[in-house]
Amino acid sequence: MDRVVAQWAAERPDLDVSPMEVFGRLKRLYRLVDTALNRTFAEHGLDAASFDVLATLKRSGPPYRLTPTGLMQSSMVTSGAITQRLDRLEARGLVTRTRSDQDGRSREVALTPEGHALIERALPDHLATEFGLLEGLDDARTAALVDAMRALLVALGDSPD
Amino acid sequence: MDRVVAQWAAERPDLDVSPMEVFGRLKRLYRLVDTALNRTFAEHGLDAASFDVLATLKRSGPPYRLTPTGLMQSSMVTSGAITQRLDRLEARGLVTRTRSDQDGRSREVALTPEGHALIERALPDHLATEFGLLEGLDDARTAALVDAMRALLVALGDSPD
DNA sequence: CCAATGTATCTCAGCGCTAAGGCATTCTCT
DNA sequence: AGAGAATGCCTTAGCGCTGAGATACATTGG
Repeated sequence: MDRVVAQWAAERPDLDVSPMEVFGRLKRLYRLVDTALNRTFAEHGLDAASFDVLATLKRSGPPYRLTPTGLMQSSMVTSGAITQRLDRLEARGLVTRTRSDQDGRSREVALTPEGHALIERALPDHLATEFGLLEGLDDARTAALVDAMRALLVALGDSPD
Repeated sequence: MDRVVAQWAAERPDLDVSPMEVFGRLKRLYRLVDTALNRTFAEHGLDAASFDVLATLKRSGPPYRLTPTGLMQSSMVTSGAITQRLDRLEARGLVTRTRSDQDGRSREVALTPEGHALIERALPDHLATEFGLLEGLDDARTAALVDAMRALLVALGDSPD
């Protein structure tokens, strides 16, 4: 990315491209991390989308049930994407979908024992991968990274999950 | 994300989920930023993929020519993705593809005058959008964010572009 | 000089997502 | 109570990307 900024300075010295220092790195980092995490997911027969749903249900605590809308907000994807994720997970017997008693429009998505077992197996490996990715970053920089990202998320209005 | 960590602390107090402080925010930030940037691209009849190619050619400087392999490395996508991006851009008359004189396997991708004009129009708007996204982040945190991301990218072996 | 290997690009099936729209159910307001 | 708006989820066409493999050309070693 330093090279990219230098290239712009040569080609368009009139423009201030300093924001690219942030967003270029954000994109590269996201892609590298995404690739690394997907490898671990694949070892468990999962991908990021499926892991995301199972982990969200798991961390919601007993009785491990959420609505598709709740999952949608947590995942930042469209409702259609959630429908399809749930189709796949339901077909594999990892979650169930039942009609809500309180609201006939709503559904309740629940972890099956198989889904529970799978996320319990995958989660420690996933965390190990994440720790591994952070290995080269000292504690001060890690804390600064979290602090800055939190501030930026708040500034962008990411307060509601 | 603070809530996510709190949920894990309640459900699995034995696990250290602190890396999620980093990677959860990275993902949310990436998604928010991606959505915002795409809006600006769309105003110019572009998307992130097309803008990426045009901008990479532009900042490479005269004669604004690169090989598909060069574009591939810069964009972190597969060769198939580059082929398809170039198909689309070529069909719109924004780039040309010619056989390389030095190497018959290779192609030279060049900006057309139309491609040049389009990226010149879109770039200032894109930068304005990026500046807008950073508005709520003070300079110290912005610098810390860049510093930490650079360090992490280096640690993950992102030195070659 | 040729065979084997390596490199650059393209092809294509499959995948997950978005955007737009549809259906059923619930809420709101008179 | 009933009409209209809002909500929750699903459907589907289309899109861009990946991964595996094909093709064409270049390089290397004997």
